[in-house]
Amino acid sequence: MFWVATSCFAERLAKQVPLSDAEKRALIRLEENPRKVKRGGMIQRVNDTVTELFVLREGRVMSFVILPDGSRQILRVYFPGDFIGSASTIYSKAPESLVALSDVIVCPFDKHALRRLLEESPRVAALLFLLSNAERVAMTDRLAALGRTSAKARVAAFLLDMFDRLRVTDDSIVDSFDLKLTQEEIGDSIGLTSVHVNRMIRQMELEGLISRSNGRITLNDMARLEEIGHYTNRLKDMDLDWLPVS
Amino acid sequence: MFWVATSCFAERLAKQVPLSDAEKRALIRLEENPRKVKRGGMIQRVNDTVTELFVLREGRVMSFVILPDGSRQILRVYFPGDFIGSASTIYSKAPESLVALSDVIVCPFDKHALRRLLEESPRVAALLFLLSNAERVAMTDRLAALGRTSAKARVAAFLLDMFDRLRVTDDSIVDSFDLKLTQEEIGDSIGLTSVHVNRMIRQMELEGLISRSNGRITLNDMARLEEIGHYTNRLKDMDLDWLPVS
DNA sequence: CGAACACTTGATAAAAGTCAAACGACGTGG
DNA sequence: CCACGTCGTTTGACTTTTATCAAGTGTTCG
Repeated sequence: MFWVATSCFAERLAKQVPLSDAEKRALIRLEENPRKVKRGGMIQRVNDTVTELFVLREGRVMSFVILPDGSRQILRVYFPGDFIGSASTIYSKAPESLVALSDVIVCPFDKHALRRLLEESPRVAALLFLLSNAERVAMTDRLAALGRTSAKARVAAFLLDMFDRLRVTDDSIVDSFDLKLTQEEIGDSIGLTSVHVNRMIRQMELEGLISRSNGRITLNDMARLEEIGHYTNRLKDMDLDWLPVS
Repeated sequence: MFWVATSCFAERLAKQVPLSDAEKRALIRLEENPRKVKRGGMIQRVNDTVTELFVLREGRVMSFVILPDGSRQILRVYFPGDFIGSASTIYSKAPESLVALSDVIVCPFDKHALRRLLEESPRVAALLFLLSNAERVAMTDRLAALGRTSAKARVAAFLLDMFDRLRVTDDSIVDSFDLKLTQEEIGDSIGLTSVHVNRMIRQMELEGLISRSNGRITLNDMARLEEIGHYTNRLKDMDLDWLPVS
């Protein structure tokens, strides 16, 4: 059977900046070994020796750490097209765990394959560098949220962030989406208890800011949610024009 | 007068991985235009159009954001040899402000200079990519601290982090260092008020964990501080052996 | 059908914030 | 050279926010 090779990651990058065929081929090679992981399955365990990175092709993955007292901090929720586990480029022991939030397809590749990619395609190297800077900015937004905003603001910002990120790869999303996270997981993402997350969500529902039906969230008043959450969508107005031309 | 060109940044990188002369020369070019900024001076203002990045050669710089209610979140404190403002590689408007915490020397360079560097020296590009992943991991540590640890733990982790990072470039440091931050600035870094930071510091001083004399902090019991702060030094055990050889 | 799991709500406790006042160091201008 | 103002630190009293504990309500899935 004939099968057209695709790269989830290349598609994602191509939304930001045009890619040459050679670059696309290089990116496709990163996704040569798709692997299915069941919901709840561990993709990477903290402190394990790792030499692999991943492209997430389908489903959702979270990265997190567990502190000595047993509490969990979710560091990031990943969506299709995301580049995961780049910490293994500098650390031979994983600083964080990766678990599938749904049934997923991940494409692992060795960091030596990444090395080859960086050598062969400087422009892709630059893109990866930029992408990791974008991740850094997303992280600083969350840092500011955890350090300086109220529980309600964090929930609002969290919902908007999920929404905007999902919309990058799913054009069908208008004002509602499946969260596919428990309230406990939301809490572990934004530094709250599940109980308090619930109170905030209920309150926002009563105020008509959002509505819910079996796990699906509808954002009824985005302007106000953005105000409450001090949210700015970083996915708009990225500027990659200065990149080397291919 | 003859002057030997140096690169603070190259020196820093060379501690991780050997650099070729060509690579060193390329890095030196980034620092061709040193600029002095007085303590308190603004290097970059949030939302301003930016096309420059910086290498910090001397002194200390902080990046931060101000939220609509006026509260400030300090995102990162930078030390000599650090690479600053990389967000401008993707955003034409600065997502964060940069202010000198002491009299500093920064070396601005245009992102087009960075582009040339990436094109000419794939190995340096790879190094930058790795470095930004290291920053990302540092950020996740702080995220976990803000989200899931107590005020005391955050202060302990903050002090240890400063200590370990300063020691990278200053071999003379044994167990004490100049913080050069007000308690308000510490609070704005770790999501606490200055009042509460003070209480935690006073408490740790009474317990003999740390001592102070005119702005200089001495860490008396690092093992216990690490335990309290759930701290791991990420600067040890980085592994860059897999990088392309030059 | 029932066990497990997520959600919801109430009562109470703990952690950190706010407000206010006082102290000390430091630098500047009269 | 000293007086004064500014800034950072320290401490106390009180408030607010969020966590904790506990119990009850669906819902789903074997």
